[in-house]
Amino acid sequence: MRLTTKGRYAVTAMLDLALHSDKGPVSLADISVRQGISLSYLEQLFARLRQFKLVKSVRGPGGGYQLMGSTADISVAQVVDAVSESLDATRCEGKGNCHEGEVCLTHHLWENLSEQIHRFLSEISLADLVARKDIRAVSELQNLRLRSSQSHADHIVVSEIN
Amino acid sequence: MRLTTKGRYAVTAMLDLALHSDKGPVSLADISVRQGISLSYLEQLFARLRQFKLVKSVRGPGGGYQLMGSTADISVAQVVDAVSESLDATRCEGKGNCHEGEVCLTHHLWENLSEQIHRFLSEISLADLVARKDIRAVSELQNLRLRSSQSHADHIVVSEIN
DNA sequence: GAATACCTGAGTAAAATACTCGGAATTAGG
DNA sequence: CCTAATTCCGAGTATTTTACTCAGGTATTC
Repeated sequence: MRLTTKGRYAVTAMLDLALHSDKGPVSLADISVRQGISLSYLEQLFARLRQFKLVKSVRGPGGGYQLMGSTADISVAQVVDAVSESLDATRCEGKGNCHEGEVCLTHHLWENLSEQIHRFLSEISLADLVARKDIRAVSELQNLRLRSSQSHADHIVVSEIN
Repeated sequence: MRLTTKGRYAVTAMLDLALHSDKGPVSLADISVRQGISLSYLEQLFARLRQFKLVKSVRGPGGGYQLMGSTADISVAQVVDAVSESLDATRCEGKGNCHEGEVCLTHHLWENLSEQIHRFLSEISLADLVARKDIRAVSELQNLRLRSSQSHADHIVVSEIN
């Protein structure tokens, strides 16, 4: 299991999705604005998330993405795994021939460690995250900003954030 | 906390060091042969490990590296931290201004997660790893290979790698 | 049929990874 | 003192990953 910024981007996006899942599909454009992640990058991430059946898509106007299943059923580990290109985790593709045909010293070790970290992240669901106060608070601010930037687009000039 | 292959290289090297610490300093050249990691790369890793006071060096012939303190006092977390360029962990350098002056959605979340994974890896010492049967077994094989490649080097001109 | 979205693939700049190379400083052993 | 073994140091470099841009295509709603 690899833990990099890419996984965090994915978790952030999925969390945003979870926070706005009440009013139908959420477009990547919205997530892009709220979370400051480029649209194309989101498209790449969601391609993986869709392949892993963590989200489903609705095309056309008013479309976007929805979570497959409830927030309680999707774990941080699943999200990270989906985008993390998985299995050079131990560099020997499970065959144990990492070092000139032999198992490298830390092969079992890292397998073991990965497994435990994985288990840890498996026990944290999107529902757990959504329930957190700190996250709800930040989310509220972000909703304000999205709405104001949208009304911008509709002509009425607003600048309520300064 | 970032978990990549770089950290695994460092842990592997430190574990090798721990396994051979009984007979004086261990040279990077030996570790390089046993673990299949390039010498120069090891030098870079050990520069960090030395800065973090996890190892001390002995120069000159017969020199090498030794662990600072006992294997029980050095944790996997310390080793990973030493080489992991630490703190863009949350991308906002602790200030919480990751996203246009605001705290990003997963800021606290990731801080929290990092902390817990860190705690987990802190509780695994090199002594724990050295005690593992699987690791001792692999280590024995590696010792054999090093010895045979050394006796080769004394004299008989070698081309066994083709 | 036009606008809104997803979808796809190719390309790309910047960073991180995993090295190479060349040399300097230190020190043990002859 | 000389030589070899070693750590140290800095620069350079190839490959991969990350994070993104661009240019279109496809499905769907209004």
